[in-house]
Amino acid sequence: MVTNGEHLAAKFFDRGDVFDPDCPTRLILDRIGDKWTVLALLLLSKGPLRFTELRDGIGRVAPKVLTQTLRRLERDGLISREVFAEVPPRVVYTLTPMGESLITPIRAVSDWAEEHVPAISAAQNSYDLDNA
Amino acid sequence: MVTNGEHLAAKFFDRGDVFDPDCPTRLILDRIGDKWTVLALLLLSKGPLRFTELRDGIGRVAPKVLTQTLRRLERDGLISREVFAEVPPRVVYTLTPMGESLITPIRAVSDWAEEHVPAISAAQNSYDLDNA
DNA sequence: CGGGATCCTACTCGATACTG
DNA sequence: CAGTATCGAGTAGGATCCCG
Repeated sequence: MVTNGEHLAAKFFDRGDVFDPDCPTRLILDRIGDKWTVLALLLLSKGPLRFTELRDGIGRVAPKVLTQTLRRLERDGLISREVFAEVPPRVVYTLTPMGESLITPIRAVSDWAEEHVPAISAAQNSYDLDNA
Repeated sequence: MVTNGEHLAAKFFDRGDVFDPDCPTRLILDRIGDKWTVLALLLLSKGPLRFTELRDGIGRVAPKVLTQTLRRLERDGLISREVFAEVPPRVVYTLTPMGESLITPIRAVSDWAEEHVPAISAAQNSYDLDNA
């Protein structure tokens, strides 16, 4: 990953630096920026869900996109995917312990967002009026 | 962890409408998902900064993109933009009270991210090996 | 110094059809 | 049911140049 620079040691043994352009922390922030990732995690915070249950809970999502989202989360170790060899097939997604530990921070953000929707809308209207 | 998937969506709707496809909360989550928004906010949490200071602090970011980010934040009422009629010109960006109230939640997320970078990298490597 | 204007690439997301 | 395959569109982000 990091190939040069004096901060190499710090990067390796410290927690990392969000402001370093090469810091992998950016990758996590990018995940959260995904359109459905946060929603999927919040849905799963209440318990394991099947593919269709996630799709219905999220709303309008192309199956391809939902699969991409879930695969990424699985690769990151945030959720686990369990396949049951039945007919019809059944696949259950579950938060891993690490995934569960993410719930509190992202819920804090989404709670903030819901709380401040009116204030932000007002600010936007005001801004648009001043720049009409 | 209790599993009761039937009325999952209903429970979530009780505490908000994040899962409503048309909910404006999505807009805030999308903003946070922007590539530089969180970084800019965290930088500004230490005090007012000029355009160039933000650019240098963030790293490699095209001025056009940084301007877009800052304009959006200003429109949302999260930061304020103050222009000084001097030569050379000076523009200072400052967090508004509402912007400051966002710092705690997003710092919680970024702290989580920095903490779990090693675990996530390990999970990714393991996943990639199993699917080689 | 702090952008605005312009052009371009990449990637995400979406819709639809099909399958083990 | 739980995806995969394919095609296509919209847009955030990037590179570069220029101006008050």
